[in-house]
Amino acid sequence: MPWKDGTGPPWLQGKFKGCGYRLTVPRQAILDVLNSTTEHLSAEDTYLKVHKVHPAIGLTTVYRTLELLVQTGMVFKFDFGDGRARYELSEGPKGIGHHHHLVCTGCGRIIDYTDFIDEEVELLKRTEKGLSKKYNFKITNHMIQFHGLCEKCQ
Amino acid sequence: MPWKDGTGPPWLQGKFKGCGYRLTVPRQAILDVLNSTTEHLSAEDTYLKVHKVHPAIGLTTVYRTLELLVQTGMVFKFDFGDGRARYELSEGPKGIGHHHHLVCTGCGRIIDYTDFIDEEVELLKRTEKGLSKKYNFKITNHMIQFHGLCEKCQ
DNA sequence: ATATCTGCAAAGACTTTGCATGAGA
DNA sequence: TCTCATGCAAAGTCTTTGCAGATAT
Repeated sequence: MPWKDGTGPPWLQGKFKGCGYRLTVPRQAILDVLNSTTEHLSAEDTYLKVHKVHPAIGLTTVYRTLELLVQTGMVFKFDFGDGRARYELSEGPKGIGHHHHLVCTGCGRIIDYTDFIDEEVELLKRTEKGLSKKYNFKITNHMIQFHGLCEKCQ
Repeated sequence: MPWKDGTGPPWLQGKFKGCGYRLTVPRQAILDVLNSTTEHLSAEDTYLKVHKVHPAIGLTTVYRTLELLVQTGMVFKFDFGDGRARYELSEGPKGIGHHHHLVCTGCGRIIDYTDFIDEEVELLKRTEKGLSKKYNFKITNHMIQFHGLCEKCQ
């Protein structure tokens, strides 16, 4: 969703205003929270953190803003199987990040791993190209998760 | 969950009785439905199909049975981002299958792809081994999804 | 016989929507 | 000014739970 009217260049850098969206206090606060954590926050987690600084901001606004961020590609939405969605900024200071996860089915702990990423990314690129062609899909994203038991839960 | 008391060998072949679970009509009906489709059924989808043959079977039982099948490893549970869980038999006639998906974010269509699987599986095995060691995780499963727009939705 | 399983209804958890008020450009 | 954004409350979805009756072994 580059522009809210459906036209224009893709939105890549979190420039709310460049896409015609208003940069409000709640939206900045939510971005700040996402930008200052390495956790995978749920909507409520985000709300609680925002709430500490801006008690007037409501959970509804958090949901709406997160959804907006997802639609614009600034944030990735994940589901780790615990019934609530998790959100993570799609890019760090170094540009678009990869979001490969190790999920503990015992305690729900989530580890972002970056090992082996290079090899994975290379293969994914090839696979993506092949799949795009074969199924005529325009692929925008991928997700890799490994599920298992962490040290404590084994 | 090999045995309901937590001991014994892993449950691999759908042998309900071998694990101490009762093989009832609803459970057989649900397995039949899962076994006769290539779709990714939600709990309600499953319920509707079961309901055609056995109108007395309730949605609650479908949820409970699917959860049981997931716990025993007979069925994989997926989330494709549309707010409802999807279920797929973990193994076909040829043994454990791989479940890599192409998800259309426009219409929700899901494609199981098997192209490039060999290369992917090989890389996944290596990655899995590396991650297991580094993070001391006992990895039991993996999930790969590509998200994008299908032919119609572009 | 008896521990499991089932169906219904109700409750629970997460998320979305309606609407009047408030705020950014 | 005039849309767009917000907050509250209510509603919507999917899923789980409590409990009495039914069933498999």
